[in-house]
Amino acid sequence: MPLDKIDLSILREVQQNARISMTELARRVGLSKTPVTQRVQAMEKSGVIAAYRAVLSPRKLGLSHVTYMEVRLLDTTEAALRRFNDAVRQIAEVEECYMIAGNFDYLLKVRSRDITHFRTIMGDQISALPGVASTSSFVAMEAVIENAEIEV
Amino acid sequence: MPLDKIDLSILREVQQNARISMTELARRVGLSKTPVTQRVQAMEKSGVIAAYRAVLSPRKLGLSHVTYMEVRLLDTTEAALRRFNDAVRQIAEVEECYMIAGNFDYLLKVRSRDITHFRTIMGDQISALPGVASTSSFVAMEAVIENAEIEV
DNA sequence: CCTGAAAAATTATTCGC
DNA sequence: GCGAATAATTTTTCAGG
Repeated sequence: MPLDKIDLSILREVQQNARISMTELARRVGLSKTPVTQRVQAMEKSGVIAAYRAVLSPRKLGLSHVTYMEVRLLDTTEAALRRFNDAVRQIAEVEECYMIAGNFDYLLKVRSRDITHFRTIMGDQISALPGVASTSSFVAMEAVIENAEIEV
Repeated sequence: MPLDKIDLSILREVQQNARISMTELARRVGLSKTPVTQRVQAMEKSGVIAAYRAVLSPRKLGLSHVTYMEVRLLDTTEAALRRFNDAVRQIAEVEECYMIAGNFDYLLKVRSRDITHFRTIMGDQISALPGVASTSSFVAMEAVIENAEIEV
């Protein structure tokens, strides 16, 4: 079940507006409602469309402070990695976390109200993660691109 | 117009499901439809709710390769920064971009099909950005947390 | 500022082609 | 995949507390 041009066109539309009606979506992609509804349902079922979400404004919520953290672990055995992964997923302020090939082990994106708040998160939560050897923090001064759509 | 507990509750619901009806949303937050609809509209207007988006699965789309890039500029005059910002926003594969305080100037998150594809993006697009002095790349081996909701 | 119900509009579904 | 008819929901409106 490869995606054709119309599927990609549907994905672009729902990425821009998740609340679009099937009627309007059909009009935009140039097909009638029946097949468009079927295509959307198929992509929901297959998981290509993972969710529909409201995107909130960090700035309006007073959560515009972003810090990236490099986190190195004491050891990188499978068990240690799994323990860290499970624990970091519990921290609400960690917006993204990737295991990195190279000098450090993990890269975390932390969202906070301000740098004082970040300090608390770092001290109370990140440093308390299992197996952390050391961390380095990089403060963002400006969000140039925040959460772009996936290009399909 | 500060947000009260019910507003935050609404935000949590719509972050989880953007396609929820006002009827169902009202039931969940324990209020009738009228005020819930008004609150949602107010938060859309004020920009707290910035958009409604379908979240696609990078893996299902064959776009699971993530690379972080540190980019240093030749000079950091206001004009140079603005030129870089404007140009980087044109690159579809750059999912996030923050200006960083510290050793390097920018941190970019680049999404690609695979490392070969990344190499093309780096060579053709990132290196061609105005004023780039040097770059360092960090390949993600595993996505531990990808696009978490904002905690409200 | 909220409730609840009636009315109006829109949307999704079904089905023959 | 189309298009019309049907059925179901949803949004809107409004009187009242």
